Amino acid sequence: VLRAEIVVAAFRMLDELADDEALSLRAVAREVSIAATSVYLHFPDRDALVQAVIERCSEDMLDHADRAGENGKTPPDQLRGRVTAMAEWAHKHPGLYKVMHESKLNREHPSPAKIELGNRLQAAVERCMDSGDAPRDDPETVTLDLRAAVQGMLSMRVNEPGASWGSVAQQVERFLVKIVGIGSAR
Amino acid sequence: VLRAEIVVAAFRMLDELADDEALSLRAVAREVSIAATSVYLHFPDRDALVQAVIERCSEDMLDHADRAGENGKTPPDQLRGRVTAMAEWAHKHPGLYKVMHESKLNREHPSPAKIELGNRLQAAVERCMDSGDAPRDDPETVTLDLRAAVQGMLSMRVNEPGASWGSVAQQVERFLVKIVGIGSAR
DNA sequence: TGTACATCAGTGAACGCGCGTTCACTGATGTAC
DNA sequence: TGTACATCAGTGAACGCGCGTTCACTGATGTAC
Repeated sequence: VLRAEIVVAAFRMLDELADDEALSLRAVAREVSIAATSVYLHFPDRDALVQAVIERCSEDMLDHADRAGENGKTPPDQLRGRVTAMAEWAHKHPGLYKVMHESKLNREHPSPAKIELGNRLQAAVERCMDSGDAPRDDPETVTLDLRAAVQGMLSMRVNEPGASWGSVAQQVERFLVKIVGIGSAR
Repeated sequence: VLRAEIVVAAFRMLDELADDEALSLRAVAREVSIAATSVYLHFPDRDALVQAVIERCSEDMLDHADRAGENGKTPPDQLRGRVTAMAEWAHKHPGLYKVMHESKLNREHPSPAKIELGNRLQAAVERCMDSGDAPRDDPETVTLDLRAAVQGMLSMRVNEPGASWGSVAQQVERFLVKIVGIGSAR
C-alpha cells in the first residue's frame, strides 16, 4: 500500500469531518483496508498524517491560483483570477479549508505553500499598482486588508453555509475596487 | 451546585481549548468538583452545555458592543466603537471566538444574540449614511462586506497569533474608510 | 411537638466504545554463494 | 540450479485511557397531619 493512498483517504475524510481533531488514524486505516499499525510505516504519528494532508491542500490551492493568475491578460485580471481561484477552491473543499485555516497544527507548523500563496497575492497587487490600474499605496498593507476580507468572506460562507451571502464574484469585485482601488482614478 | 457554576467552568475551559469538540462533560464536572452525572440535572446532554456557553458569549459580546456604541457622539464614532469592541472581545477570548464562529453547533443552532449583533451593526452603518458621514449605498451589502473584513481580520489574528498583523485600530480604521466610506466626500 | 411520608439534588458504579501507540510476529521477496 | 539467509512491508493482539450516558441509589429538606 502506497503512502499516497493513505493521504488521499485522509484528505477525503478530513474534508467531510472539517476538523483535524476528529480524524482518527484507525478510521483512515479502515478506509484503506489496512491494519491501523501499518500507517506508522509511513508517518511517525497521527499529527504527521494530518500535516501531510494540509500541505497537499496548500500546494493544490497554490497551483489553482497560479494557473488562474496566468490566464489573466491585465494585472487586474490576474489578481481577480487568483482571488477567484482561491474562493472556488474553498467552495469545493469547505471542510479542508477549515482544517487549513483553523486547526491547531496549522498554527504550530505553518505550511510553506500557504506562505507562498500570500507572497504571490502581494506580487499580483503590486503589479496592479505598477501598471497604474490601482493607486500607489503600501502593497503589504493593502494585501493584508484584501486577505482579511477574502478570508472573512470564505469563513462566513464555510461556517454558515445556510445563510444568504449573495454572489461570491460580486463580493470579490467589491473588495478589489474598495480595498485595492482597482478601476479608480489614478 | 448552581447551573451558573457549570457554565462558568465550561466557559473558562472552552476558552483554553478553543474547540467545542474537545470539551468533555466529565472534565467540566471534575472542574466544579461534582459527579459527572450531576451535569444532567441542568443540561440534557453535552451539546446543550456548549450551546449555553456560546449563547452567553454572544450576549456578552453584544453587551460590550452596545455599550461602546452608546459612548460615541457621532454616527461614525458609534460604528467605530461597535467594531472596536467586537475586536477587543475576540482578543480577550480568542478560544471562545473560535468556538462561537467555527463550531458545528453554531452552524446548526445560530445564537439569537449573534444575529442581533449583525442587525445592530447594520443599523450603525445606516446611521452613518443618514448623517452624511458615509456615501449613500445599499446598507446590507456594505455591512456584509464590513463584517467579512472584520471577521477575516480576527480569524487571522486568532488562528495565527504569532504573525505580525499590525495595529488592530489602524486596520479597523482602514476598513471603515475603504468599505463604508467614512470620511469620503459626500 | 412529633411522626410519617414525599420530593428531588446529587451520587457512584457500570455499560460499551473508539482511540493512539507498543510489541513481537509473519511471510513474501530479493540476494549471496 | 539450488539453498541459506537477510530484508522489510504489513499484521493482530494487547495496553491503558477517557469518554457520554444509564441506572438504581441516598440522604437531606420540606410538608401534611
